[in-house]
Amino acid sequence: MSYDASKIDKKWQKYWEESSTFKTKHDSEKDKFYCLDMFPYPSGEGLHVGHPRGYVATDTFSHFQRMRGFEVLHPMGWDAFGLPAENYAIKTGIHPKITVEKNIENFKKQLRAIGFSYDWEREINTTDPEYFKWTQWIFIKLFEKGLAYEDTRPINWCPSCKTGLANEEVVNGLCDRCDAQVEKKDIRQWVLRITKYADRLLEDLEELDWPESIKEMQRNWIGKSVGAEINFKVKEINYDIEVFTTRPDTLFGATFLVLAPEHDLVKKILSKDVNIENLEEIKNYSEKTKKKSELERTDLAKEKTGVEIKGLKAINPVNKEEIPIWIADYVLGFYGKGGIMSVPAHDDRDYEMAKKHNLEIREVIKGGEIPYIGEGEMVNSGEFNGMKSEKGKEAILELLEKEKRAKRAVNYKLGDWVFSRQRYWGEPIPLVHCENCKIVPLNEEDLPLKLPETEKYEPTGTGESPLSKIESFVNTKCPKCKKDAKRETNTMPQWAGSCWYYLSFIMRGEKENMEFPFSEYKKSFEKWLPVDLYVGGAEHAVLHLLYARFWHKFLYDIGVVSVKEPFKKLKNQGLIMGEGGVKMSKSKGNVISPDQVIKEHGADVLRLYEMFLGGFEDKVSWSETGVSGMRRFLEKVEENSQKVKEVSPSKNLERILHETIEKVTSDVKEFKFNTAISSLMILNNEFRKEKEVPREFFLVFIRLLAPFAPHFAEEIWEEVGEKPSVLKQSWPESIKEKMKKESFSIIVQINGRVRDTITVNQGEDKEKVKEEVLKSEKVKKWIEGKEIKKEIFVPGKLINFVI
RNA sequence: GCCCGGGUGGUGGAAUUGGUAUACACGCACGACUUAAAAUCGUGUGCCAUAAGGCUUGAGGGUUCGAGUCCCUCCCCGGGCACCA
Repeated sequence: MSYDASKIDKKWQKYWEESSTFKTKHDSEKDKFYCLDMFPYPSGEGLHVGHPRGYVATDTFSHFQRMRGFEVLHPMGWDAFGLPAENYAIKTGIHPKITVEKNIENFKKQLRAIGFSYDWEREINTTDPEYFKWTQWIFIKLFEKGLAYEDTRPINWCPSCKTGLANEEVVNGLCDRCDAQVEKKDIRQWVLRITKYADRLLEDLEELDWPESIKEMQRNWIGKSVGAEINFKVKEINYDIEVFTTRPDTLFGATFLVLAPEHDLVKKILSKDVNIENLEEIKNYSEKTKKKSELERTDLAKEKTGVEIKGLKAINPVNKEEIPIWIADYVLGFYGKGGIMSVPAHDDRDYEMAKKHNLEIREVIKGGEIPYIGEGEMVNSGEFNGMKSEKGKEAILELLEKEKRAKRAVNYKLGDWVFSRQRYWGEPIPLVHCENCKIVPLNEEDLPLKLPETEKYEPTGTGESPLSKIESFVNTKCPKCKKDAKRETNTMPQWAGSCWYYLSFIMRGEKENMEFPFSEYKKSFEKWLPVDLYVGGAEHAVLHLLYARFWHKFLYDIGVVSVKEPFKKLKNQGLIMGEGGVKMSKSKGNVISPDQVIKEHGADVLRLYEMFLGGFEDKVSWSETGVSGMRRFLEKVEENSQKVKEVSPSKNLERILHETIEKVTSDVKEFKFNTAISSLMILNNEFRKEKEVPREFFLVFIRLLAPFAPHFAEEIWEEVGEKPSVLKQSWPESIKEKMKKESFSIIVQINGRVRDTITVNQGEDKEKVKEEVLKSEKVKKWIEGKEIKKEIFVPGKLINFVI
């Protein structure tokens, strides 16, 4: 028996569209459930089977939640700013807008073919001016609140993309997009003060139902360390060196200071007349460091280099010892105070440094082999000897604070977010530079500020955006004083549009065009936020997922939204690899497109197989023969549908039915789609054994199957004489009573090894079971002539004799 | 180096609180149908052994009547972080 999948797919997709089956009722009375996919960048290549994995999961879950009585918001949109369309424009002269439109059309066609239950009426596109007027509006608010500022400083520059990058976009010193070696360059930039939110971004992670690994990555990225800044006087000149440390308790072991080569003191001695014996040497080392790339400098394997500043000594504030001052490139200029107190006995790096340059290593914490990093009892620390190091931290700090030689301090690895790009295809930053009024944001009524039309998209490479070459765009009037002024020409990064898009889907339910102001949407936000379930790839851990949380917290602060976090529960889908576990790639020619699978087997086989492949968060490999197994499953269901009759079911079948309801329900809740499907298969196999399938049971089965194979389920539902849509039916409920077995197989163990199984009735007590068991020939054979020392009886499960 | 995941048949993968390891699916073998093949259906399928039985969840040890599951030591694979003081 076979069925025409493509006919069924089309029929039901048309039906759903025409009867608006999945339109979200904005002001529904039901409890809401917001189920969101990370929206895609519509690339020219289209989808491969890896993309829809997350989408299938959220779609299955959305159906499940609808059937359980929730009003589900399940939207889709396009994150369409970005370099590929722009690079394509540079090559071909075709405007990115055109390319993006074409790609979206293709993506949408592919997604529709899978039959997702998106409410397409709420579709958004980040490059649509009606959308990005809001991105610009939020930027203006950030600017007004002092959270967006202009800055010129050395930032990461990708020479290939010809634009500045955020720290988050640099991976091992390479550009996250194109893998080019990133350089440092001084460019005027717009920077967002994400560091102001560092503590809240860190603390609020606790309340999120996210994978622990993603939370950990964000914690590491924020990199909070609590400690103190300690002040060392320089003996020869009037200068204080401040260092940041998390271990004030080791201060007596600080046998030298190390400064980054770009430290202020180094600049000072190079420019001023201070009596330094080895000025040339210091100058050379400093120069050499500048030439090193970040990658070279942070290479852990390399030896510790450095130069002593001969002629200067620092004074340790706690014991007044005079200690040498070094410069070395293992100390980073941009972190903490750009200098450290070196405690070689209790820090690996300082230990290496001391070994290499014959510096004093003095144990001050007892506890293990030098270098010993842990806590312990303080020694060689004057009045603090014998104190536990945890207590010593406090004690030393208190002493120094009194003398004004130290203050408590917190440091973060997280830096402010470099937010401007020197490229064409992004949201223009809505600011104007005016000679009188300095920097002035556009008025709300002047938004959106659209991108100017041009033929030339090439980045200039000079640190200026291509927009700066377009005079009609650059020259404008100041919104405040109306005099001639110039527009800001940098654009926003890729990540801007995705920082708030989950709000736009709610807004679209309120107003088609998302008109200003935000206050119009407050009630809707209150109803629909937060996103209850958010699904996407793990690669956005410290990019989109961090940036969006930052913007959301800002919007919370200015009263737009009333929940602290945007995404309550997060799930990451695992990668889908090609046959044999190799990565799918064009060059290997092993890319499988969902279109192929749909053409051959239909959308539901694709959906089922993607969910059956393995654990949702695990990396899995595609297999062609595996796909055909799913096809067989559906064909067998179709066969069973032919046997549906009004007959009274057996107790056994009833039990299995209710077990299946129970299993599928709990599995879907836990995102264990693979085992949910396998239990559906088991029930279907039970139906196959029956001459006639009880109609009532079969209908329950189809309802359970519907979220996984919606087209097919609708068709069978109709075929057995029910009215569509099965997806509008309620979710079946299991009844505990019906899951009880009348008789049990009891495992009989001798010394913990299984020797026999016997069948007993429900609720039999130990003595009765034992009596039964001892009748068994197999058991007799093992027990004969032995003494039973102990009996363990687990009701309904097993009996174990120890002999 | 540090922090998370993992390691189960030929393959993808299942196993509530410790209680029949290998569900479900793929593959394979044999049989039926067929002139034949494909498809389909049926049977079998962890390993060793003719059998009785023995062995088996990366390796070794421990706790327990009983361990894939708990504890200790180690190996391997995947991911993340990594001079952040």
